[in-house]
Amino acid sequence: MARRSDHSREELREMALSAAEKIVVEQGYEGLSARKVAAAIGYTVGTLYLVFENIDDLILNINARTLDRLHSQMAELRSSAADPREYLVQLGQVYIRFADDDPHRWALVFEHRLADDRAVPAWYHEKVMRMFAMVEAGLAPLAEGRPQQDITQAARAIWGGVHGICILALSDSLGITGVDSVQKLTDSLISNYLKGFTGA
Amino acid sequence: MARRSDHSREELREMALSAAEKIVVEQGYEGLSARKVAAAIGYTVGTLYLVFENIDDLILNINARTLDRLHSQMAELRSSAADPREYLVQLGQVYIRFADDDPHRWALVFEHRLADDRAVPAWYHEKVMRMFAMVEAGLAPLAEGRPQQDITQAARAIWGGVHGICILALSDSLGITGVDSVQKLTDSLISNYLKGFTGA
DNA sequence: CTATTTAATGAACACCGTTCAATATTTATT
DNA sequence: AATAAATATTGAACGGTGTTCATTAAATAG
Repeated sequence: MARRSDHSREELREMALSAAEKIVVEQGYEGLSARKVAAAIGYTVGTLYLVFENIDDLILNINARTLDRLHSQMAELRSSAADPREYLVQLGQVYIRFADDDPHRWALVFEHRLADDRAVPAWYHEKVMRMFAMVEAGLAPLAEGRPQQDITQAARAIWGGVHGICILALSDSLGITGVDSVQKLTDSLISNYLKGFTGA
Repeated sequence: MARRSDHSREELREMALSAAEKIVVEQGYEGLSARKVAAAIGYTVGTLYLVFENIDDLILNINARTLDRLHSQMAELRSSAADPREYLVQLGQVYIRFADDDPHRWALVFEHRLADDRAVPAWYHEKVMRMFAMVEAGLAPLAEGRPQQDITQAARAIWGGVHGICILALSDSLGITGVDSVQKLTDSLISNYLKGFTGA
């Protein structure tokens, strides 16, 4: 069997990514393997390596989709920007809900460390930065007249903080159960930080 | 070859853990394997499985040592408890420095997810909680008259936040370089949160 | 109808965690 | 001292992993 041309390269990528996502969602990082993905789309491992450089490349592309999902969920919030503080708190809630709705998919983004010194591609890094930019934008109305550096730092501190709570919560390292408790924690983090940040 | 009794079970465990730590420090999580550890201590894989339940058990014990290290470094700070705020900021600095001094060793604690639904042993969980307790203790002077629940929540928010910044920084997801920048971020997080928390 | 191109294969390699019958050394008994 | 029992250690074996690439078979060109 060769040269079937049932699917184009691009179709193959799409099929593989979808199948891989399904495996990750159901079985987590440990459950993912090149052979499983290949079998799921009716091809063999060799074909997969025609379309992805290696398994890290495949995972990176799954994670890119995950970041896109999260970003679009965060972007949906932009319309209801009444109170800046409230908006930032809701942004944190979106993040927590996203992680809780699909822990395996979310965890893959952070469980996956690419080996040695290989840096993340620019296009991927850009997807991460896009989210920090959203936090910065939400922060701007609360920091009028302050240097951009302050805003950038605050955005990083807040979003890093939310992320840390999220990670610890999902690995049961916080001694809390239920999404609601995690939401309360992030609310506390963001609200109190903003109080300090705005000096009120 | 059998029944050499060169070393007791306890000695074997100690040797294996030390060898495994060395491998992790030098080569990271990916570089660790049962065969490598066994070879490093002059035994074979079989012997390793006489002394550890499985590779997860071994990793869990490495991580326990890591948590002990971090805890003792945090505990050294207790003497110089002048200003409570300053103390908490320094606690955060200790954490960041610890992670930066030995990223591989620190990362292992969080890269290692035990499969499926297997919960962490109580003795391990206790080591994690011990650190939150230290943050709570440092927080207490700033929260006199407030319910314990407030303090617990603040400790979790702060420590989770510091942890998140640390993770993002070490995975180059914050667009910053150098420990100093990370220190500044945690300082910002803790200081501003405390300002909000104490209402001043 | 034949020749060329090329999509797809899957066996092969070196690793991984894990198991357990076999073995070699120590200890106990005769 | 010789033999028997006990047991510490081994290492081959099993089924998995990521990755490669000569081989094969289908589509296209001549």
